[in-house]
Order: sequence, then structure tokens, then C-alpha cells
Amino acid sequence: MKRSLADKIEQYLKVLIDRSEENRIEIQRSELAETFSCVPSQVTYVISTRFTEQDGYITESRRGGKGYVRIARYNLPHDTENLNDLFYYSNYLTRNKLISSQENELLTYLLLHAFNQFPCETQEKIFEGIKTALNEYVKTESKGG
Amino acid sequence: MKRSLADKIEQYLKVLIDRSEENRIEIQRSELAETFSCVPSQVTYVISTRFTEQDGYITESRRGGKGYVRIARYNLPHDTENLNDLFYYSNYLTRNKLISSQENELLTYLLLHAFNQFPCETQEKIFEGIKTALNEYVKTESKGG
DNA sequence: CATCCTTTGACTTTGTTTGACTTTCATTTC
DNA sequence: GAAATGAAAGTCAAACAAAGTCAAAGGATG
Repeated sequence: MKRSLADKIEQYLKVLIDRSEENRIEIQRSELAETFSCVPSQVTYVISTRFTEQDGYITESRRGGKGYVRIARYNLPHDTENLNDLFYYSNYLTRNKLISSQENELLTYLLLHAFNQFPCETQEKIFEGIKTALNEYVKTESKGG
Repeated sequence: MKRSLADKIEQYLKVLIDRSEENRIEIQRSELAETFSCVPSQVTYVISTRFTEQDGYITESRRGGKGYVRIARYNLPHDTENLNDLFYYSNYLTRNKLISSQENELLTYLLLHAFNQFPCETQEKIFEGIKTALNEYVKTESKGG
């Protein structure tokens, strides 16, 4: 099996993602092109044919000075600090009857399903926002009734 | 993550705002430019591209001696289609006993409070994600028990 | 040899940095 | 108090830096 340049670049990127902390990498198209001694649009080709949403990847990019291409793999279960914090917190609130187990269930479901489309960074912020709001919610509830 | 000078200045300002009491800061353009060893118009560029009203910021400034630039972050009033949809949908589910009124209450609270920090566009996406997930949640619930 | 995938490069678009020039305002000077 | 001065901030366009697009050419594969 002969491997094309595109295959090699694909492999290279996937290894990088495997090794990354958050299943996401950030590269510079022109830099990578230089590494593989090819034209930059070759990289674009690889990304657009092998890192599609279908394949379980989300890509973002920015042009201009200090531009980049980000590739995130999202199929794997997200296992972020903030999310675990939130599960823990939500369960804690439930045990202490500050929220009902139904509320806990809904929240858990949403956390697992509603935000997968976003890049990790955004997810973190979302979870943070929810945590803060949840905290306020509990305080308000127990005060008001 | 490669960050351009503009990114760094943006970050710097946002940290300052975070640390501020009233979500507002007052800087001197030329001073900041000096801090980052760049031309003053770079600061103008950053402010005009990253602290727009869309992004949830209001800026004021004054020229001449004792000049300043003020940046204030405000909570975006979310009054989007999707949000209203979601309220409607959530209430509908409640009336039809597909979710409890407690769940409805929690959801409503989160929708109103957890995502104000995000730009409108992101909020829209968040609401969309929540709506989809909520829909699945209800289906799953009624199926499973 | 026909089709599909890959490679290449010219051109476009987007985003950043810089600097020359303009406007506005407070302060000083007459 | 009006005019001059200087200290800010604003404007705008050019130069630069990166990624995207697209189509043509080149190869592999059936």
C-alpha cells in the first residue's frame, strides 16, 4: 500500500491529536506545508477531506498574522475539569435536597448532550457559567421558599 | 496557541475588566501602547475589533490632555428568537407533564443567567443545542419510564 | 481510457501591524 | 477671555502575513 503525501499528513496530524491533552491541536498551515515540503493548499486538502465533521472533527481557523488552524476531535467523551466539578456539585446539591433528583437528571442530561458541538474552550466557559448560575439558583430558591 | 499582539492586548484588557469592581476600566491608549511596545493605533484596532457592542462592550473616550478610553462590559440582554422559543417549549413540556415544574424552573433560571457572558451568536447556538438536547431528553424519559 | 483522488499554483479574502496625518481637549500665555 | 501650545485619541490607508478557493494538471486504479 503506497501512501500518498496526503495520507502522511493525515497520519501526522492524527498522531499529534492523540498526543495532545485535549484532543485538539493548533497548527499553522504554512508551517506544516514547509515541514512536508509542499504547497499550503495541500494541507487544506487533507483537512477538508479527512478531518470533516462526519469523521468526528471540528476545525476552526483564522487568517492573517499569527493565523492558525485548529482541529478538535469530539467523539471521545469529554472529560473536563469543569464538567466533573459540575456533576459533583449537582449530585451534592441533590443529596442535600437543594435541588430535586429530577432537576439533577435534567441538568446531567443537558451537560452531556447539549454542548458537544462546541470547542473545548467554549465548553469550559459554558460549564463555568452554568456552575455560577446554579449556585445563585440554589441560594435564591432556599431564600425565597 | 499562537497569539498575535492584538490577542495579547485583548486578553490583558479582559483580565483587567475581570478584576475590576464594576466591569469597567479606564486606560490611556498611549500608555498601553507603550506597555506593549506598539503604536497607539494598535490599541484602537484591538478595541474596535474585539470590544464591540456585539461582543457586549461599550466604550467611551476623550481626546486631548487627560484623555482616556473607557471600556465597560455589560450583560447582553438576551431576547433572541431561540430563547423565546425555548421558554415557550419548556412551558409547553411542563403543561404536558413531560418535565416537572421544578425542572422548568431550573432550566428557565439557567437560560436567563448562565450564558450572558457570551456574544449573541454563541448564545443562539447554545440555545439551539439545549433545545435539541431537551427534546431528546423528553423522548428518552417518556420511553424509559 | 475513464474516473477518482492528489498535487500544484495563481489568485482572493481575511486579519494584523505600522505610520502619517487629523481632531479634540486642557492648559498656558498674552 | 482669546489664542497658542501640546497632549492625548481618532482615522485611514498601505504593507504585510496568513489561510481559503478553485481549477488545471498529474497519477493511480478499475
